[in-house]
Amino acid sequence: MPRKRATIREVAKATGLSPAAVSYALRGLQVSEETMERVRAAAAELGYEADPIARALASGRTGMIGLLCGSLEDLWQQSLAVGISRGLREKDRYALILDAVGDPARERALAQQLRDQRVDGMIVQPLDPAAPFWPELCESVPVVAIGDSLAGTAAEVVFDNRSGVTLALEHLRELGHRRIAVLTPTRASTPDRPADVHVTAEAERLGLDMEVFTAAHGLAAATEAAHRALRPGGPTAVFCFSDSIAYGVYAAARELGLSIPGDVSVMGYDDHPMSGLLTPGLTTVDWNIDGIVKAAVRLVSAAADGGARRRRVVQKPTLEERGSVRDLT
Amino acid sequence: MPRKRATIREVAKATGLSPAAVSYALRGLQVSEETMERVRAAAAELGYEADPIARALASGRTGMIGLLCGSLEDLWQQSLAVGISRGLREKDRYALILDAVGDPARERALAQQLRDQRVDGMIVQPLDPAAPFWPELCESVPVVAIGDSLAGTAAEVVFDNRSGVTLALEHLRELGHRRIAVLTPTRASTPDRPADVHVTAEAERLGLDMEVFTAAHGLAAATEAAHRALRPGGPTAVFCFSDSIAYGVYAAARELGLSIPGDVSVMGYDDHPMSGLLTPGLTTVDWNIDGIVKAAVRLVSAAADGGARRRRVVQKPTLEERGSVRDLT
DNA sequence: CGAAGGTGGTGAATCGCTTCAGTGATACGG
DNA sequence: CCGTATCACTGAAGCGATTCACCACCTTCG
Repeated sequence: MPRKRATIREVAKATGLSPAAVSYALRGLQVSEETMERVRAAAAELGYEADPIARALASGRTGMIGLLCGSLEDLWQQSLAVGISRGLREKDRYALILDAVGDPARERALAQQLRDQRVDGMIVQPLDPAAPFWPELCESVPVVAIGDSLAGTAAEVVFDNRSGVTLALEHLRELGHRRIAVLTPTRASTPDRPADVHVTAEAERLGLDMEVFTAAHGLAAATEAAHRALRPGGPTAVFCFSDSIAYGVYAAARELGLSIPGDVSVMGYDDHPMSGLLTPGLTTVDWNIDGIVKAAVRLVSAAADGGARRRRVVQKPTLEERGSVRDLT
Repeated sequence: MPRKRATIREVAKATGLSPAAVSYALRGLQVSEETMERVRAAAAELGYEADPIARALASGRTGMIGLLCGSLEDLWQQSLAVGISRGLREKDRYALILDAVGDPARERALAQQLRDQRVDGMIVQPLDPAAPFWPELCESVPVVAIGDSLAGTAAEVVFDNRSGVTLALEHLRELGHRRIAVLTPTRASTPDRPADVHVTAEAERLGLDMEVFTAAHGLAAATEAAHRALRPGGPTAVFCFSDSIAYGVYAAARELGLSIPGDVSVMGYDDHPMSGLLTPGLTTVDWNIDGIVKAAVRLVSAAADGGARRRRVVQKPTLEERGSVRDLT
């Protein structure tokens, strides 16, 4: 028979103690070794499991961390979510994963819903890091931002996009590419996103002829954007701001009968496991997902436990050369 | 200034009503149009948001649905999780996603933790459908099983594996393959899993010479299993019980310098978006993930709302032919 | 020997909402 | 015109923990 859920009061009755004593005992506080043993035994006997809901109401902490992703269509973000979810479980927390589906408006709504859900903290991969609601949100709940700095006092795991872009563009340039297309996800219409700033700055510095295309959320949209970029007489190389977008370029190239890297070179950004399995393997910028996961989990746990709320970890990229970039020299 | 969280009592005070009336009004119950309007206005004015924790404690319903995945390393299961999470959000529920990481023991622990977390229902992709804890669990919370039937009274979205296997093996046979390897994920050591039963039965019926290999959790393990299967003089075709395992075969083939489908044919099972992007595209059995997501969300919502707990939806497969199977005839 | 201090507990309030049993009205059928 | 529904709303009792303010008792020390 499914053992009925026991309350703390029943355990108290069984041991002859007060509920308060039991509560303390179960958390190893304030009581003698002996009673702790007795309480534990009784709890086990009765099949007692603390009710997280009641606990949350009384203590004000739910044990949940919100994870707000920009677009879970993106495989790399999926990996990130899986990793973070696991990492949090190891800290005895649960992840509440939400997906903004590439839409800044929804990002705003979901962030608020997450807060209303009383998460102890949240990890965010912001679509629109400059949106005006962030500061207020960061005020009311500990936030860790991944990827971009937030307009608000949040902890951060930022990517050194400057280095990443430099790594990618210098590689392309060294192999003789001069006319390149950049495919970036549509974000909020802030024209001054760091990544874009860096890419234009670097392109200028390196004397590259560059055109920027934006790709909406999802593989189909990336493929469509790639079609726009790959018109005849177009660039010799495409630099994509995520591996998932690069997959769209592979798809488009296949549809157009173009060979990679024969007709067009492709460069990614992220390094997802699938990138190594494509033909040719996708040359990409590796952001060390494990490091990001660990940092984010560490920062958010610390902040949720009342620790430092303003920390900053900078992630360095490395180049993962595979074969999707042709040597034109 | 970050508006302080208002309680229902404050709204009551502001409107001159009782907390109970406010509670009813906010849920559109039992009150006159006019007071509802007044309450809504006051609530908006005060920035009131219901506290889900208190609500859960009082009502016994958390609005959360647990999602227990067998192995989130599997890309198809990732897609499934993303889809279900979105689907549930549309029904104003949250998904609590957990990953058994391919380990039946952990599956058991997580299932229990999920129940203790007071989810209103759970969706499970069981690693070990015959495990003895399921019946009890199904008793204490509505469960929807995806993929396999459970040892317990759960609702189900089952795959017609018989048809799936037939589709795959007949295709291989028609193209002249006789010696095939089967790569299946390690599950609980029940030797009589439907899929395996079907595959041996079908192989026998079709006169195929078959050898079964098991692949543990993750791409690396799949690659390793593929190495075992692809020894010289081995099979002409490999049938993988998930696309993610097939990716391992692609990886192994590359390492061994074998061409697909020149030296060995590969057949998948799931149909993940990436399968179309590989070279050659992976021929696979498509299970219509959208249909599964919709069915699972529908079933679990219904069950969580107190509706029918025993429903059964059978999913039919289709063959997605792409080019990873060579015609030997 | 009495005050101070540390253990190991108790009782009651509290968290914010839901829900059940009423309670005055007003409407209605006979 | 009375009895009975129906409607709109109130009061109070939970839900199952946590936590704060005490308290009794035993040491310990000046």
